[in-house]
Amino acid sequence: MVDVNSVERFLQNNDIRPSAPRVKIMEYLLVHRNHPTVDQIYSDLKDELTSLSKTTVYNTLKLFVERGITLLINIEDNETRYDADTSVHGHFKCRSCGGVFDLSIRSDMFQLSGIENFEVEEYHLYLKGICRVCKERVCS
Amino acid sequence: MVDVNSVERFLQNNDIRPSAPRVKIMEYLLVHRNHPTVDQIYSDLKDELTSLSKTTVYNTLKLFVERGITLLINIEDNETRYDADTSVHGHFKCRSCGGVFDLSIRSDMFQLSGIENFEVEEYHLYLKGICRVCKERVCS
DNA sequence: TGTGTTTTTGTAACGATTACAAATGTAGAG
DNA sequence: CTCTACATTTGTAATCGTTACAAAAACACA
Repeated sequence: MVDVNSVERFLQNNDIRPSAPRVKIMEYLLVHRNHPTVDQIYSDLKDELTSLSKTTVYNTLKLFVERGITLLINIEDNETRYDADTSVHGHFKCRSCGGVFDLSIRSDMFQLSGIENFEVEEYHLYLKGICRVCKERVCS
Repeated sequence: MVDVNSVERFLQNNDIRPSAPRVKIMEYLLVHRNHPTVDQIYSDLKDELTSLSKTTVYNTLKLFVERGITLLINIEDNETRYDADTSVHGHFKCRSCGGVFDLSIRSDMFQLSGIENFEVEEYHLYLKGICRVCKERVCS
């Protein structure tokens, strides 16, 4: 995992010029591990970066995804989320509180029958349901 | 799996009145196992059902998904696909030919650590890459 | 300081999906 | 058979997330 204090170097190592928006957006992803949407990132950063445009947030995240330093999470069809943790892991979304949580994945998870016919480049595991906190709140 | 010849009964068993559009759309899903999009379904059915509206295709598929007789596949963020096979299985999308293929899933696949904190209602496994056919075409 | 390139910005366009209300179709009572 | 209430379908307009585009700003480097 990347250290929040060395974001500039991290971006440079991935051939990305560390401009202010890029550094701030990557810092935001590293600090906020709740898989934010473009709107959340934009809303939270626009006070600090007063001239920030939402287009810049889109452009920057697209760049991060292309460079492989950010994951694009498509667990819900009407909202795209982003994750600076690029290790292979799954996600669970609670339909009650809307939260998205990480799931660790077994190393043998993707040894599926028939998989030899496909050269896999991306893995996405999305589960949906109700988290324990919401479940207990409803049933009490 | 549902028999194509008993679609009317199948819909009735799921409290869905078997109108012409509904029967035709379900038949389409049962015959075309390539995980079609709304546009594909609409284009292919509009000659047979001359008055068909794209809104009806959206409405009908939404109804099927709500009733649990059709799966919604969100493997690509800009296209929603549908699948009449509601058994738990995964999908692979080839970024070269665009095809979406079924993957069988091991029964122990979702015994993930930490899963006891979540009551799972939906499973989605999406893999992306290049299929063997496209791979060999490119490298020859 | 000047110049060419990269990045950012704001507006307009786009496309998939949904909202809505009118039109049509259907089932059951009388 | 006809009437009536309800369900379904339809077409248009609206919505919303995202992208295209060109101008403005920032930057690197001679």
